[in-house]
Amino acid sequence: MPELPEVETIRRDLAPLLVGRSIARVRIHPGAERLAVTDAPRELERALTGRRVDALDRHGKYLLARLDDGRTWVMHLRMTGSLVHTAADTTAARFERARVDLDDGNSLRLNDMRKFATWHLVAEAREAMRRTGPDALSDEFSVAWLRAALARRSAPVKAALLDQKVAAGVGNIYADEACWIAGIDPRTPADELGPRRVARLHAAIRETLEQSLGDRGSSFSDYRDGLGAEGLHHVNVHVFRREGQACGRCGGTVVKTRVAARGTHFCRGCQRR
DNA sequence: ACTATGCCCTGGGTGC
DNA sequence: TGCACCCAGGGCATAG
Repeated sequence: MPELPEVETIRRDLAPLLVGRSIARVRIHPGAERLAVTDAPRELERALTGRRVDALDRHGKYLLARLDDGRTWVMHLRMTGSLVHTAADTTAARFERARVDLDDGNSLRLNDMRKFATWHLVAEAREAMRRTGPDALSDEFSVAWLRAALARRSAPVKAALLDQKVAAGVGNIYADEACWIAGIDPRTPADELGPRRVARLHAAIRETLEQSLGDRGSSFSDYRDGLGAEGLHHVNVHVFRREGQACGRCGGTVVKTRVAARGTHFCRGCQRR
């Protein structure tokens, strides 16, 4: 599942290949109509055709392509989406849902087994991000911000971390990893964490995201970078999908439970309430 | 404003 | 081998 490090890796891969290029043709394939969440698929295809990409940005898990008509093409890969740059004559992958042919003989393929990915156009990127808080790697995501956000929640701290209003870009993998690094039981009510533990959690969020970014993301299942390659970070995680294995810090057992209706992994030995 | 639940979607895994 | 289930979960809508 592409979270912040994965989406940022894709952005860095694709930016030099997309910026300055114009879109020659767009095809949303039959059966994938729900990719276009606001406009009808044919309208979105038409609106993108002929546009030049002026910049490729990211906020949380959203990719934001700034177009030469001033609008922003907002893309979210959700669970199983990937966005891969290939030659135009490359055979479609099994789960290709859409393709964008560029003016240089290359194309961008959206592969998405489960069809949760979304594309839409907005006049202002800000309007599409209004339900989303500060990006977890930005300066706006400060210790003070996190402390204030957690202080008004009684839900488990993991549920708070998954809320994109709190920390945009953090998903299930890095929420578990951040709790482990900080030594916090993910089930702990958010408002019970003291200032020192919140500060540790904030540092842990930054640490796990940056480590994964350095490894070009985690490929537990479908994630691929902008060129179709897997990330490397899934072999370096501490708890995510390591249930039954020994904790690398205390030797305790990593267990799996459910928190906020999500599979949640933590060490029974060294993560405290 | 927060919290909990169901929905979307489909391949892969499990149990019989 | 076949087949019916169950699971994975990001973001949104909805109800409380």
